[in-house]
Amino acid sequence: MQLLNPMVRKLEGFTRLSDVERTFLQEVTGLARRVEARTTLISAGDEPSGALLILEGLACRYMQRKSGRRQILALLIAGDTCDFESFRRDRMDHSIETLSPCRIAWITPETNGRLQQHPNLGSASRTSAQVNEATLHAWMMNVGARTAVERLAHLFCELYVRYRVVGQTQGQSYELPLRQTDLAEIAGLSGVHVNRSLQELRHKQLIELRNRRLVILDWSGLQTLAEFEASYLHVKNANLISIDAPLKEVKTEAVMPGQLSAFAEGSLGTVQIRRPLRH
Amino acid sequence: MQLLNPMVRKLEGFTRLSDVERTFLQEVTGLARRVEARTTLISAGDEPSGALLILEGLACRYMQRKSGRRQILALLIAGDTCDFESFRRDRMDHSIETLSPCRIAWITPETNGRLQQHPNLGSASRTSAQVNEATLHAWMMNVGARTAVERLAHLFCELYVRYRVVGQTQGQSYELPLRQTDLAEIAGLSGVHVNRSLQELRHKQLIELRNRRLVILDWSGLQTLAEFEASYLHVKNANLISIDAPLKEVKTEAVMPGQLSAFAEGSLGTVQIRRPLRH
DNA sequence: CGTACTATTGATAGATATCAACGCTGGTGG
DNA sequence: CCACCAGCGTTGATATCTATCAATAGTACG
Repeated sequence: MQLLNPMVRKLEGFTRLSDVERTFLQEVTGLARRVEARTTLISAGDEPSGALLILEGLACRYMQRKSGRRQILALLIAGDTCDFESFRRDRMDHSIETLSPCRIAWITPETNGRLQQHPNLGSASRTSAQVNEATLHAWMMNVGARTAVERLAHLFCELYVRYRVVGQTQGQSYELPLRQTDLAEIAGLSGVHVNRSLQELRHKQLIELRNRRLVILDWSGLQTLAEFEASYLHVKNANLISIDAPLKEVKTEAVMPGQLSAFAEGSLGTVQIRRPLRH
Repeated sequence: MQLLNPMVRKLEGFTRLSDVERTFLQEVTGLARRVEARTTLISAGDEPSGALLILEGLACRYMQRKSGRRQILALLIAGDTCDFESFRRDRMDHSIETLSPCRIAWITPETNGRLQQHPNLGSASRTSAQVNEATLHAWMMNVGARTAVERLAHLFCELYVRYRVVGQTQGQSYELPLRQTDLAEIAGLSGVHVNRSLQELRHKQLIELRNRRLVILDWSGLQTLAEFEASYLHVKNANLISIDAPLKEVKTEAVMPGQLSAFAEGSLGTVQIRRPLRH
């Protein structure tokens, strides 16, 4: 079997799931298909007939102007779903596209109906929708009220937490298969300016970014610069603590790709459930 | 009795309602209270214990940085609700404040539960949530991918359609109780720049704006400039047609405050239901 | 008639976009 | 194995947009 379904990890970050529910999610996962990078999954104007679940890779929602300029509205990472709640929407107002090679499960309305009947799954998926909205708020704040450097810093913080939840961080680093152009479309900037802003972040010893891998050199510095507050991501305290702790201890020490911190989640290829702690 | 409940008008823009449902909404409205401008209704960090419904006036959701700089995330006009779906959110990530004097109904979780049981009301309120999300997308597009002038133009188009749905337009004008500073916080701009951008819109003969009243002089010009597509607001075709038609006929002719177009909805103080047309 | 906002204006600084060139890297085919 | 190519990253020069600061003008209201 493959890596534990990231959706299980994500939803368990919101609520405790029963074995039945966990199994149900695993089943849904079975019907996955591979899609290459830069593939349009859903176009604006389509009538969405179901939902999709990202199992691996990175995708995005975006809108585009007539000029071709596009704005990325959200990033979808492993464990993220979209359009669970939007079967009633007659036309998509935005499009969805893969940014890296992905593995994706299509979820039919019926499957979704069954999912909603499992009490914890229903609850968790609604929480997930809340988090999506809060994330949009954070992005709006980013684009509307932060400088270029701050926007990137905030994005990197957010992604670190999100990847961590689904076990896709290695120490203080994670794989980030985005071009600078993509970052520009996320942050509402030009590609050139993203390049220069990245240099500033590197110069400040906050991050490293090369070969599609982002290393956070100074988590608290990055957080402070971005005024990042993880609470909107709804990660439970137990998990948040495990995020902060190791980072404070090895604050300025770079962690190489593949190296695992003492608190590391299961490495790729290992099946390991992080049991949510309840007080 | 007062003006027909704007929420009835709004939801009837999404779905046909039964008499029982309409009456139910009217009842909910009964418990309204007046709030003066610039009053905080909910602060970031609160545990929201219910929802609120705007019956009159203008309010907003916003987030604020430590520096004090704030970003308005959404405008709430008559008929808009907030937090219907978010009882499970443990902490508000943003705040809500009135921008003008308002009349507001507080809706308890129980009332909301009863509301959701009416089939059309439940459906319509979910559609409403969809529209909120789509509106956030449009705003994100605004702030991330449009120039200052375009942002304002798009905002004015959106508000025209939204106000029209709840019968708060007079001809091609509507009351807009926002300061230029507020517009700045919506558009992610400085107040001074908003001032200059407004002048440009006026100079282009697209709008008039004085004494808190916005007049659209050239609807199609404004729409074109902003690349505004009303579809995300989910207003039914029947209603959209009635919006476009009169505007094309009197395209460049200013309509004075108080003057009603031939297609005008009920004026203030009159109870009038616009029956949704079904084909 | 002050007073307190709010809008407007001009001057200037800062942030970001655009354009064009160059460099690096990884793949591919001869 | 090397030369070429394509895509991306980087750099410098310049233009444009937007913010900031400070002063003035309206406007509403007591």
